[in-house]
Amino acid sequence: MQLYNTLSRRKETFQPLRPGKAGLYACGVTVYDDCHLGHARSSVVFEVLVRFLRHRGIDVIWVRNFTDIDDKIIRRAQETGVPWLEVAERYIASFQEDMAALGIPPAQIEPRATAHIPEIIDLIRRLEDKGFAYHGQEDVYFRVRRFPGYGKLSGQSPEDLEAGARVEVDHHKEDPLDFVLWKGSKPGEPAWDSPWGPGRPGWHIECSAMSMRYLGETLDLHGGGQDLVFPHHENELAQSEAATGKPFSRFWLHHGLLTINQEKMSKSLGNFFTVKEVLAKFPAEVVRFFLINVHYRSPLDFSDAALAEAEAALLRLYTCLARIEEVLGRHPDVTLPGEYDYYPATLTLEDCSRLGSLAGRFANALDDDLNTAQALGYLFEAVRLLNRLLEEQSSEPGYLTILFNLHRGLKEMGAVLNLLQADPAAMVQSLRQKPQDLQLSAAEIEQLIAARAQARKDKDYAKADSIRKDLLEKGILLEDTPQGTIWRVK
RNA sequence: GGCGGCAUAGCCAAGUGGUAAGGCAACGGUCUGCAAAACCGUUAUUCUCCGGUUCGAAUCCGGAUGCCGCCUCCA
Repeated sequence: MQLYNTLSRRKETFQPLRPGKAGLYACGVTVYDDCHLGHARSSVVFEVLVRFLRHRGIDVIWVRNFTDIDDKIIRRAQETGVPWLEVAERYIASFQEDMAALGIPPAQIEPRATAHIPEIIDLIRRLEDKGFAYHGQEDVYFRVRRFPGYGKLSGQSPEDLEAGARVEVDHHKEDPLDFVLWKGSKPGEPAWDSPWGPGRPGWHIECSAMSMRYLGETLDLHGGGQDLVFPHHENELAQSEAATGKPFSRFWLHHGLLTINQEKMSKSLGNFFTVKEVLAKFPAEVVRFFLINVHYRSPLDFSDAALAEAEAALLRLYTCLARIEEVLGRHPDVTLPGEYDYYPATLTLEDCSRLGSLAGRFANALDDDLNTAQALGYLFEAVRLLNRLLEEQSSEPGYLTILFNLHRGLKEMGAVLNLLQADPAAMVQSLRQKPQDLQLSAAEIEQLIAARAQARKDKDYAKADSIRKDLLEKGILLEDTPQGTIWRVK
């Protein structure tokens, strides 16, 4: 598999350090508030990566941390009068709820910074022993200029950074670029004992300590949003390699940010939608589809219109699956899959070969730097051909076997993306009917449909059409099918 | 000011040297009592602009313009 490595600025072939086993450390959230859709993008991207690596036979350990102590949590605690630990607990629970609602399974290990204070202290000590850390007035700092590779991840040299002149002013630092490893506590702040007095870990050190604790001193994969490249990951890299003398992570993966009106979605800009807000309007699977319908390194612009488009696209996939299941359900007597010959009249030889190579091309797309957009494109191509095949309406065992196999194939490919696993008929129904948007109850609609059916039976098409028109004005579209009239929200 | 990224049809979007995937939307046809769904067809001779390399470039190089991210907490 090829993955774009931020460190080398190009795609590289990914091979785990230990054959068949890989570790991924993905930076998680600081738990001081509900997470927004940008955080969801991050988790979905790494979830899909993990699923695909496993699909490729690699046993992945996925670690995603919680930053459960930092200035924002303390501020939140002070503002609300809630103890900081309770703030952290509350938003860890909220994050886990959101992930579950999105259908994202938990990472194998979800470590919390405050549960790893001894590891953090130990790491800072190692840095101190090697001369990379020094104790200022209250805080312990990392001596940036002592680490020769500083800037190699973000492509900045210490000189460039200093010229930026936005580095924080702190007279206890030897150098403005130095960053905090251990932050001495002020009275009333949460604190842990350390060789440098009571305090708390700096932001970057927890990730170094926890990733090495669970995945070893050299990680296979380390990831996060593009906004973490500098300073967070640059600093993690520096302090980790300074301590161990070994490469910290072989691959650095950074996904694009979620935007609104082309601007980054963020707490500080106030232009965010929480996962809970979005899930109140759109089904989880629609949100997932939306998030992986673009390449993970591209920016992704959020809007209701874009979500609605994703919904329509997902409906197309499920409609096809539902049609196949409907056909197969009518032939329970046929043994499937079987060895039968069938030559589709509606497909060319090239179409058939495209369907035959579908799974391979799908995997190739994901092999190429996790190109989910292309992989989904192949699924839609298959749907187009399948829809054509469905027009044949044959009952021959060979025909049914082809449908059966492609149906199974779509489900299997969907599973890699964590899509298409719901019952298609039910999903089609629920995607079409959005009860929250309705002006009428389902029972009222059914009543009108019955009245229209009677009118149609009586050949009173004027009345039938007027019922349908009235419903359409209320946003309800009727469809007459062989199984009766169904409705959906337009 | 420094570092990095992006610019493909009405909209979203894949595509890193061989002549433009896919989705949404729209329009025409098949089907239908009429519709819808589904299918078929149409919608970029062209990939922001200007140069260059090449037999050949959306794809490589140089320049311009525009937008975004990072340089401060941030997925």
